[in-house]
Amino acid sequence: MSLRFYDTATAEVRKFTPVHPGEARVYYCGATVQGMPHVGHVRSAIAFDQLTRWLRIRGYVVTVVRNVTDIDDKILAKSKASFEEAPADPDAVPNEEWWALAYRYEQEFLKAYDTLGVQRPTYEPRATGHIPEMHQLIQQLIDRGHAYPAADGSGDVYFDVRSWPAYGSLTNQDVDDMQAAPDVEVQFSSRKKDPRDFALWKGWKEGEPETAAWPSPWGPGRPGWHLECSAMVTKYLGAEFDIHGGGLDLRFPHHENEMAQSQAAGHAFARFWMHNGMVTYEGEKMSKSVGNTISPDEMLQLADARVVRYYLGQAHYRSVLDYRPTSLQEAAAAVERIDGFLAKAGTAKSGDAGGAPQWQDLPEAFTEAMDEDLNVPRALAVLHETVRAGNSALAHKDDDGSARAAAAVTAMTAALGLDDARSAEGNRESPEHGALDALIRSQLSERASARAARDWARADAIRDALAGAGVVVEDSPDGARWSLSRD
RNA sequence: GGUGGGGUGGCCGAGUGGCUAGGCAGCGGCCUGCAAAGCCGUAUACGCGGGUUCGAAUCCCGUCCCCACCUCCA
Repeated sequence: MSLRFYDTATAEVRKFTPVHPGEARVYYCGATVQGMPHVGHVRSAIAFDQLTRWLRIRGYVVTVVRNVTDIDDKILAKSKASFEEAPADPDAVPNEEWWALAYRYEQEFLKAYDTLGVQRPTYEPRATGHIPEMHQLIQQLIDRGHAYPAADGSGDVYFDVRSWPAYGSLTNQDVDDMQAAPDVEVQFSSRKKDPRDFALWKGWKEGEPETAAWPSPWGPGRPGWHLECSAMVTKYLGAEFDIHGGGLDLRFPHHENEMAQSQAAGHAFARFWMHNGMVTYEGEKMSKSVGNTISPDEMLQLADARVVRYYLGQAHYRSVLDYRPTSLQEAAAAVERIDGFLAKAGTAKSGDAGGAPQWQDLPEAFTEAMDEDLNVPRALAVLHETVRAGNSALAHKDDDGSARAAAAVTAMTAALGLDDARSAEGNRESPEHGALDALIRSQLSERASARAARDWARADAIRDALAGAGVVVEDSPDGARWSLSRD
């Protein structure tokens, strides 16, 4: 009856024991806001949303922190380009300051997260708001002999990889076996003691905006990547906390460096490292450089938010999730099966589905699956089996059985966060929906009369006309029901 | 070269020694005026070659292939 999670650092599934009994403190990497969100960002957020929801359901008081990295090379480069060239990037805004660009994309990320039902973190700190905390951390590292200002007067400060024997332990790598990027080696040979040393602080360089430089004991400059996360984790969650998450591609160098600099500064840091798998497109990793991306917006044009959430959250979080053009259709069929049952159960005589989810209604098998490193696929199997049992109960007029199943299904969909992913158009309270419902009902009423008169030709003509408009009609003993077809 | 994860039926995707998830698509039946939805039943499977075992998708050895990371990346 305890939670077990896979820990990247030890490469095993372990019992989860929080630092503070009854609490769970989770940090997961959000975005560097330098462009529009893509599916991978959203998958990661959904995976950690499933985690935090499950921790809460299991009784933990959860504090979640997700960072916004709003200063980095790409942000500056894109902003600079917006002043110089005709916009190559379709999302580009002309003459946009780096901070405006970062903020604009930050809002895009929030929109995508909200639409797909990702709960807002407890705190969502920005890197630029934590410069003093970062300075303090750098100073600690220098004092302890694990960091040094560059010898060439560039104003850079580097972490000294060779001074920290544990460097590489997160990803089980030996510094000497690592393949150093040749260009990096050449470019920094005069500044770095070792090509693996990474920047904690980047001194201001000619041509960079002055708004992107902060005063520091080592000269004006800006933070290096990795440092913001270490500083913010400690500030919001403490020197030792429970879970640190992010995409698998962040293991190295980002998380390795983050762990090294935090532990070298004397912090115990994360007890568990959890990494979600990549999203691929027909077998290849999605990335902007390859151009095989599909954005959350594009997915949301193809399917309802609930369907997109189901799709992105259906595989085990550590698995690769392969996107294919038919993927969303399959997810839609599965979601409709679930929703179809809930709709029917809601009309059953003693059915009281639709109320607030009650966690005690979660089937034991579902709980067991989720407890074991969030085995969502197994949990979904329980969900679908419950739907089948519920449909069966409906068919046999077993109102208690169908109500029980409906309560369980409601609890499970809520636990997985599906219920918070609702697009605005799908809102049943909307005036448009009301108008449509009234119109269709009048058609269905005519069809009912025709059927009562055994005028099948007329009844079918009405049904065909509705189908032509994208409305699916289903007959039942209690009358006809309608829904919009998914295509 | 180093590190890690994989190869499961038409597709997606669980499963780590026997009881052979689940979804989608297919086939047969029930229900229906006909449908739709639903229910019942059903075929197709564990990359390849050895081995251990009464028994292996699951363990061991070998082998082939794929992916990710080692450079910015969820």
